[in-house]
Amino acid sequence: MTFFFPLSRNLFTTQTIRYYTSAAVLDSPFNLLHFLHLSATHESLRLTKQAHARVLSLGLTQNPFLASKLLSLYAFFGHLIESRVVFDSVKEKNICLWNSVINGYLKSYSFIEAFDLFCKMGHFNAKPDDFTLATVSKVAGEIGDLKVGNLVHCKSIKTGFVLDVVVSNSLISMYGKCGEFEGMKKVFDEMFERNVGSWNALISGYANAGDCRLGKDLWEVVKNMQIDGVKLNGFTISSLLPLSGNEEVTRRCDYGRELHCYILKNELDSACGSDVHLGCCLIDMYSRNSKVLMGRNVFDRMRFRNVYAWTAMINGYVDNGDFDEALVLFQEMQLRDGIEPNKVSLVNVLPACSSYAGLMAGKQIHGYAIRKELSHDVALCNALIDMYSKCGSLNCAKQVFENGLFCKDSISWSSMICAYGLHGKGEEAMCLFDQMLLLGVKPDMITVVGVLSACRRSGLVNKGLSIYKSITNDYGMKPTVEICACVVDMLGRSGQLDRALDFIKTMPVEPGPSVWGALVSASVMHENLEMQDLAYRFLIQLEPENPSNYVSLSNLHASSKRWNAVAGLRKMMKERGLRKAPGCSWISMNGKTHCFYVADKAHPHSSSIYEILDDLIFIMKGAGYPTDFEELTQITSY
DNA sequence: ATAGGGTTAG
Repeated sequence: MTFFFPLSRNLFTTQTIRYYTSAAVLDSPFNLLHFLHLSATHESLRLTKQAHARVLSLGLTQNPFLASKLLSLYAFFGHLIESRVVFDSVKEKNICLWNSVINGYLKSYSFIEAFDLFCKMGHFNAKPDDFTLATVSKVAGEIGDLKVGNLVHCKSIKTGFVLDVVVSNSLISMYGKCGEFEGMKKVFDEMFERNVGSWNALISGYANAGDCRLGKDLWEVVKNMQIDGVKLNGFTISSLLPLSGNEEVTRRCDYGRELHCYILKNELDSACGSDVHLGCCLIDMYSRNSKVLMGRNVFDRMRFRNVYAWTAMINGYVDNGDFDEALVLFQEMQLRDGIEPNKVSLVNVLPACSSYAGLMAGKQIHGYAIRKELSHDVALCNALIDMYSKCGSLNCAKQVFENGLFCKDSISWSSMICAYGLHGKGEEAMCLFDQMLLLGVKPDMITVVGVLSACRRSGLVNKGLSIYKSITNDYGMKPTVEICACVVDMLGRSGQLDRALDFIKTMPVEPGPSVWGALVSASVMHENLEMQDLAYRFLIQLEPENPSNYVSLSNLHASSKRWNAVAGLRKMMKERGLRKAPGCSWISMNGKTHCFYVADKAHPHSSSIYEILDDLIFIMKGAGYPTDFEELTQITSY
């Protein structure tokens, strides 16, 4: 059995701490401040607390320099209460102190508290300055509240701080995050003086919009930036890298590699602090473009890897189906670098349990999440529901869904509905869907696909069709190709092939491969040769590059012994240079996963496995089961 | 003398 959570190592030895405590002479405010600086560079809460104790015992609580550094540090460690206590205990609060405490809340994602304090400044006769406005503008962007954003903008104009480059940059970013692109452009255009950050804020605004129309503006901006003589830096590139793979916006096939070259040529990867982040973006870009090995290359060359970098790499492997390597890295992250996974790491690695490592690994991750008090996170709970249902434990999935420790979103409902569907419990899935609607949770496309799949698996054709009608009529949703494929599958499986074909002809979206594929499987199931041929013709027309279509069709011909047709298809595949990646099966035993391909003799116990297989076939034949093993062998070992 | 801000993530 593999353990994914080794004991954590304490990277801070007692000697180091003793060194720092003895090296600093902690009797003057200046030395204490220096000591706090050391606590910050070593990210040590313990040293921070020692400094705090010293501040208290020397009666230096009213020193504004010490107080602001102390409260910032507490906020950095997530100790917001201590941070607030330090702030509250200072009687004469200067503007730096206000800015530090508001920024502390911002960095700890406590946006409402941050804004609340900003609003209270007036009662204390404190006037916001450029630092305050830049910070609160970011707060508005983070919560995506345009009203708050406009308020900060007005205040900046009134006080004249809008002339400060950083304040304006922050406003640009805020408008971008609120989706108010006109406002964003206006702030930028009206700027009196701009720096690279101004351009970056504008570019990231357009880049994150995910809107092709704005994508055009984006390239204009990048061009104008260069005309203006401002060089692209690490921030710029990391905004542009996530667009690689989006053909609509980039219109270039090797766009991601171009940006990678730019990084190397301009040595942006060695610029202090930005190399980790750029590395993450590169890994992500390569994984998204199915070049996970290129991503690994970047990962291996990074001089410093944080939890983001490890998680990006793990996610790359999971997305590309290499679950084994993902799990190896998940362990190495902890063993080699002593880095603890956070909730995103766990969410990303859970699909590897569903598909590869199995229930026990998934349970370990669940246990770890509970110990680290991460099990209230909705994304993690959703991933757990999904994992448990795919690992065969509907009960555990139900327990996570029903325990009420997290705030359910539409994904939680969808995951549980899908779980019931996967386990053949159509009635329960329908029931949950109704409950969701009653509670006013808005279903999305995924929910509908989930409930329709559940219906088709359980043969609830009429109920499925009525749901289909109600989502279009009552909820005004435009059905997606996937939803239509579900309907085709539902009708097809129940034997209503002609009705399925009629549906395809009248459905509101262009039928894609999934739709014809559903009709193919249904017509195979019901042995309707005419329909099979028809559906396959559309499928191959839509996906001439997908080898699976040819192989399936050829297998179909083989099953009815039409060998000429088989040979013709195989020839066509060869001419088009298509090869199908072989499928495989695997089984986990005693924590080790064994993988098998067709006619695979690579396993060390191969001969005894085949012996048992032969015995089983013999027994099956004896028991009168119909067997076409000869034919199967003929097809698969082709 | 010493403190506080913006543009980037999985």
